[in-house]
Amino acid sequence: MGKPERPATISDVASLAGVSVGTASKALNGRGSMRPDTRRRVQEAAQRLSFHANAAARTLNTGRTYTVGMITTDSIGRFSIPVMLGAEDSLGAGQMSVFLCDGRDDPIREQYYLKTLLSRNVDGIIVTGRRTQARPPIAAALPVPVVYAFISSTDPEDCSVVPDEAGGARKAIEHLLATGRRRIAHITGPEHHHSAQVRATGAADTLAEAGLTLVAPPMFGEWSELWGRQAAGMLLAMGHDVDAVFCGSDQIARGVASTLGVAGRRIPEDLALIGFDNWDVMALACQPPLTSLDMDLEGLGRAAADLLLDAINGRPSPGRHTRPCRLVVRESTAIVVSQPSTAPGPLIASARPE
Amino acid sequence: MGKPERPATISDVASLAGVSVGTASKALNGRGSMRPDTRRRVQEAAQRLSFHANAAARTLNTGRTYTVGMITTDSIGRFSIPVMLGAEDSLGAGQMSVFLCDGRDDPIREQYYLKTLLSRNVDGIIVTGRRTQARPPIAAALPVPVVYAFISSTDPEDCSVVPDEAGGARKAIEHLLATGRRRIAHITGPEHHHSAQVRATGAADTLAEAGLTLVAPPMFGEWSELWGRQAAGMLLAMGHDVDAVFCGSDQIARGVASTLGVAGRRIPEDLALIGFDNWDVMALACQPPLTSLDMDLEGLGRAAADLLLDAINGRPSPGRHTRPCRLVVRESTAIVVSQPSTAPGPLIASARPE
DNA sequence: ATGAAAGCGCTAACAG
DNA sequence: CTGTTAGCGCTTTCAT
Repeated sequence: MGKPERPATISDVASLAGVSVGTASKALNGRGSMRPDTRRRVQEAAQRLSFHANAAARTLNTGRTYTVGMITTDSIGRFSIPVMLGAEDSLGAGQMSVFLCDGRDDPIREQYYLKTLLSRNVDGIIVTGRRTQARPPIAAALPVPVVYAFISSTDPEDCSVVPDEAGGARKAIEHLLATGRRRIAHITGPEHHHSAQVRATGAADTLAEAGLTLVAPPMFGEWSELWGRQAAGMLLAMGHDVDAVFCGSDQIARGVASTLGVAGRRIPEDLALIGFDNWDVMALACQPPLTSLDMDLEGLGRAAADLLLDAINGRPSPGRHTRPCRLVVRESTAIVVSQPSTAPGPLIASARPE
Repeated sequence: MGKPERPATISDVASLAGVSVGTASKALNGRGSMRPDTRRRVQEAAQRLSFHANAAARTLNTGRTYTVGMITTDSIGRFSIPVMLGAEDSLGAGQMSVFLCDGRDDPIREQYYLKTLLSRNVDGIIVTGRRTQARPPIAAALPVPVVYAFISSTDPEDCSVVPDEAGGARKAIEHLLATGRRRIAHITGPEHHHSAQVRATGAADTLAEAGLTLVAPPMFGEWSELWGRQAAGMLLAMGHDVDAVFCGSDQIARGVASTLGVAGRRIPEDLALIGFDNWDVMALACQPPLTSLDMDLEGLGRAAADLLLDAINGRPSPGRHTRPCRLVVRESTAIVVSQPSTAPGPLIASARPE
């Protein structure tokens, strides 16, 4: 437990270099002009003493802390985590440290965190959450910029960065159409869930533009494999002549795949299957591996962080910023090149990542 | 963007209350003695101005920041996240804010974060990671206390909090034995992986104490469903008369379940199946729902945070602290009460959580 | 019981 | 080009 000695201060550096603290400060911050030799001497002294400016002291007179707060609306979930990591990465590169605040769906807790962050003089705040549903602004007016990531603010003037889920659904349908499917079903999450709505609407609109409709109304349920299994069973029971199922999530798609497998329907030969979220552990373990839409959450987090940095530096970008989803093609929607039946395995026309 | 006016300082409060800043400070921090009326007046004034002490200023002369850093060794993963959330929760309750630092398996990056945290004068540091394997200390000597959570330090004097994985494996085997299984196989992750080793050893030791052995040597592979499927296929092919499979992870167990299902082996009637990690999304979606071992990662994070707070307050607890795993029983190891064959569904003797 | 004053470590004016 | 000086907002002696 050998506690190292008290950290060096700037005046230690100054005296070691034989200059005044003012000079030392300028030397270290590259400000003002001075004899190159002097600057070098100061820097060497700092090096020797492994001097690191005391952040509190610096903050006290610049007002800047080089910290930002990251608050989750609801708990931290599978979606918010990549967003946060992306943001942390981008901010870290910009020399900023990130305070982690888990709101846990509790508005009181959220406001407490907000107060804490403000008294710590964060330079900015990122608000995120595990759902894309818009939420009321975290506060009416704040002395620092705020960016909403993944989740958005109900105030259209607030800066939000969100995935284009409707566009993702569009890509899913276009991909199915392009690979020759026409009789498409949609199985998704709860009807009141924003993502379920947006994705279903996107799918329906895209089909309509092609002069088609879903073979049945969207099947709303839960975001679970169990629901996927049940819904697939219902779909089979309804006797529709389906050649593709677009699912609102990878978990649902896995459930669908397992029911279809048990029922003897082959994927992708008999039916194409496509999920949403590109959750690797689900999409890759699915049999066969699942085509899905990736919202690029980490990129989204990075983008949010970059917008926040810009705002902190006086270049705000108010409004809603949308980012495209990316189609990741795997076997479940592959175009089967040849034989109808017991080929040694489907011949695949498209590849998988990673 | 109506920036609110400059935040109130303690001298605003003091003058509104008609006292000096010194008095105001003492009043607000409950220090020294003073007329109750005076204290009340100051507090009201602070309230009115919604005064929040400037953290930087306070830090500058107390030296304490009421912040801690949380560094991940490797990237942030499925295991480190609950640990971090638990820690954040406990620290937040203790008025401490948490800096999030994602080391991403890069020692340079890790040391950079360490430097940053120290120059921010954090009161303490939590080191975590996604594997339980011990790692070298993050630094030889540090001016603040460090607690390792989930991961541990190779220096036995360092304070680490880790799950008792061997004990978890023991519980798994004891549960299987208690429910009448005797011919047990073990399928797990990579041989060089610490968790795989410890769990396999724990299982073997427990069996040995009962005068039994595994039906075959532990099958080491990957932490994936695919491996679970393959290994189960191999196990069937070997023709062993197995009545239970203990898997090193829930993912592996799911893979095993699916191969067994395809092969017509019923779970739990013909074979009991048990996983590890109690990853809800896997364990619950498994058919049937999977008995598993829960490492209580959030509790572990909380415990680590509490130990860190104690250390910060001068009561360190050096050494390795172990926390038990909890057996979560679901259908995959249920005792089948009755009929051998096509019952309407297994009658279950034990329950599931949540 | 209260007020005055001296810093905490640093930056940024301003002099020289 | 360099040194001196005045704070940033707060806590903490030390007088009164």
